[in-house]
Amino acid sequence: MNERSLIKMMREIERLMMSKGERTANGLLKAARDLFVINGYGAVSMREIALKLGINAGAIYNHFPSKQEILFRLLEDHMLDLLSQWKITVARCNGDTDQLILKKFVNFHIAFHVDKSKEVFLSYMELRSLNSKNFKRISKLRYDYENLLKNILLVGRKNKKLDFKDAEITTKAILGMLSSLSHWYQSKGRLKTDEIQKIYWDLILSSVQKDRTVYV
Amino acid sequence: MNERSLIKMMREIERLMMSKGERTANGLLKAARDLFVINGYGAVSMREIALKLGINAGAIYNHFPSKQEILFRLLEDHMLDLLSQWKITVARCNGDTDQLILKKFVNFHIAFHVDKSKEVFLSYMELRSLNSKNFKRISKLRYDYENLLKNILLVGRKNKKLDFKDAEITTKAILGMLSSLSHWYQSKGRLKTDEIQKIYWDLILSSVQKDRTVYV
Amino acid sequence: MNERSLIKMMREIERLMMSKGERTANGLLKAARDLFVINGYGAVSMREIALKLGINAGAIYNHFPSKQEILFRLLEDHMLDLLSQWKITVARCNGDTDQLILKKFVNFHIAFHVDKSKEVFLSYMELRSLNSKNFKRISKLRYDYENLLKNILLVGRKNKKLDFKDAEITTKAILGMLSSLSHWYQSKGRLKTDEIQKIYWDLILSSVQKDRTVYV
Amino acid sequence: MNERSLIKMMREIERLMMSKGERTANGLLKAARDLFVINGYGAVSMREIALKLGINAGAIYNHFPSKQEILFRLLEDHMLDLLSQWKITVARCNGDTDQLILKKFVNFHIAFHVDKSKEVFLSYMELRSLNSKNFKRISKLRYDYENLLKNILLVGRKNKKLDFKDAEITTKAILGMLSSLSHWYQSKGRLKTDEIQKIYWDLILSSVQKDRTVYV
DNA sequence: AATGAATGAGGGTTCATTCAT
DNA sequence: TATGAATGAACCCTCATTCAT
Repeated sequence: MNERSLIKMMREIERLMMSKGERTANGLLKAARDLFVINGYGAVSMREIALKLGINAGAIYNHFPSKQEILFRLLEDHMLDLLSQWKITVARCNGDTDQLILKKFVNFHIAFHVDKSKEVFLSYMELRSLNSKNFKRISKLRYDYENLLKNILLVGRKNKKLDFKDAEITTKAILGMLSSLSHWYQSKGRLKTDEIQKIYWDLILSSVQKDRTVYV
Repeated sequence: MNERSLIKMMREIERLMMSKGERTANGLLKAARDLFVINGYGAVSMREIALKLGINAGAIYNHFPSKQEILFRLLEDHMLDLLSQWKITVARCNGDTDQLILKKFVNFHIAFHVDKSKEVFLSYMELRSLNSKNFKRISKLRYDYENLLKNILLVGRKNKKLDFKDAEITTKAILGMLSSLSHWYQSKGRLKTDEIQKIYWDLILSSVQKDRTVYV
Repeated sequence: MNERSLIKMMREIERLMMSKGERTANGLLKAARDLFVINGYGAVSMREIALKLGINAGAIYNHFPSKQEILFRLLEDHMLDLLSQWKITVARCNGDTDQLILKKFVNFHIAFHVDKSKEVFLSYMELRSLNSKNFKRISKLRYDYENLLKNILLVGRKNKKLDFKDAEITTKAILGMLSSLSHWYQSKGRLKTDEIQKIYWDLILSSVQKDRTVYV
Repeated sequence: MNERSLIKMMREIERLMMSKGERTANGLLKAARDLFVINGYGAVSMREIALKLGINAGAIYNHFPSKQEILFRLLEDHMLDLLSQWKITVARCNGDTDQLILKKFVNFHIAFHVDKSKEVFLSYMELRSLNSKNFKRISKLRYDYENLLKNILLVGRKNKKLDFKDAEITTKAILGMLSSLSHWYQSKGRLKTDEIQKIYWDLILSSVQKDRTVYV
């Protein structure tokens, strides 16, 4: 039995261990996520979300206090997941070179974006739909994540392993490049995750490698 | 008198020569654009758009048949503008090297995205809000634009001036990187357009230059 | 040259003698009549009426003070026409028997309803759309017309030429029967006017003839 | 206790046995019917209908998907009621003479029109307000009803009990005469139902009786 | 935990009418 | 006399949310 099917089985076990209420709440989050991705937060009604679970719109309010809260939960869960997964990954990087850490970040980011492409897409598209309090909380998490990459770049430059002009913009450029994945990635597409990872890694390392020719 | 203020003055003259109706229609497009950028198409009401011009919501329908049409006009005008401006730019590239053409494309793209950052942002965020017929029409134009870059890359590789693994993904990666600009660019920001252009050009050329070290 | 084409020519001459304004007003009445018949007063907009003449909705107000007034004019013109035409017809009835006068009324009514089926239809369907003042004025005219038939019946009964139970209801029944014509009559239909007249006359006289068998 | 008050009581019991939703839906149909009769479908707003029940306009949509559907339901219910009631009546006509069947039809029609004068009125006036699909469905039912009378007449003529010139027009004439009732009938009026029935029966039989004098 | 009915606000859109040109 | 733009009210309908059951 491979790792993937092991994960699937564990998820199924988790699901079965949930109470009915938890199962509904979970189903609602997934239904909302899928509908928000397709039609956008504003264009999805509570009725539609409820319909996907075969329940009444009013019943949603037994699980979530508002539509806004559903969106917030989706985005927050996603960001917390992203950050904690990276934390686990980076914990195994002891002794790695700066370049290797960057490579691991790129691979991690791509793998995560491929796996959670819906959540990532939502994270980009529906920030605007958050009310200002929720917007700030999510923005903080996104900022934290952006800083992870920026620090990797800065440390690499300090150690003379990487080279680039502007940390701020380079960070944003790399993240922009990586994240655009979620706009076109389809699981049935031409390329497998590891192929995509190789292509991106080549592009990225080439552009921030120490001792590369610098162009003006 | 410099070029910039000349352009401004010409625009003002154009505006004054417009009929009342044209002025209103133009103002509505701008008001809608600004509101759509801030709150999203779905969250903006015709009443709000009208209010910005100090007119009644019903009066909008003297100029546009529907809200959807306003969005479509904004996106179509933008894409047509983008494509025709590049056509003008490329017409002056006779005899340029492949590398120089790529550089000009990067600079053009950035300059345009900086100048029209609102329209660009809309183009990314509100594609989903188009009905299917309009979606297809805009998608076609976006595809045309994407192909411009892909062809530059392909020609460069054929002439052994550029090198990269996958034309499709490299195109998307570069456009993703460049276009993420519209998510954070602010005209009052730290960096001027030409500085941004230099940073991006360095990153991009490094990553597709012939004879660079290729990383695995 | 027959009578029909003579009438047509006279109408054309009248039309040509009208001023531009009169011609527009006339065209508006006809356009409104046709649209009201098809879609109903409430479902027809001033824009649609204007469009039929190729003019702007606002221009209608140079000719009529309101949409309501257009409807009123249509109904009033029709009723006045109906009453005055009957006056002309009856003037030629000097010395006719009671039965012959009734026959002439039936024939007149059918001929008129066939000729002006649109106006008749409007008269039935759009009474409700009149405001109360106009409603009263038209109702008065309709009442006058109804009384014409009632008096014919009453005189016929008094002279022992006709027989029926209840003048009120018989009048309404005969008019109801005759007027239902406007719901199904089509000028291209199976039967010519004189055939329809014969059928109705047979039905009607049979039902009010003196010395017929009376049924219980 | 007479039959009438027994029927009333049964209706009240039925009403009380309905769920809240059924009661509201029923009330809405009645409110809509009354308002449509007075002001016409186009001139009645959902708010007005809701107001009659003391509920909010939006709540109507818990019971009917659209205003059009309310109208359709009213007209369809009426026609189905009419047809099924006649089916019940005709089932008891075994062995009746052709003349008696005609008489029963006339009496049935009048009784029904007197009892359901509002629905009948709507049926005449608001056919136009149906969309084309619904129009066709109701027209079919009206056609079926018209054919009931036509067949009675045709059978009567074949059996040499009745005589008339044209089945089509005679049918329409009789129905037109009978149905015009709904335009003037008021339950508080001068005449009782059975008196009206007698008057009409006399008129109608006189006009289609075999061996009557036929007039030209 | 879920239903069905209701609320109240707001949505896009239409329309009769007005008025400056 | 006609236009084009604007008004203000209303319309049908949808929606997030509430609440009795």
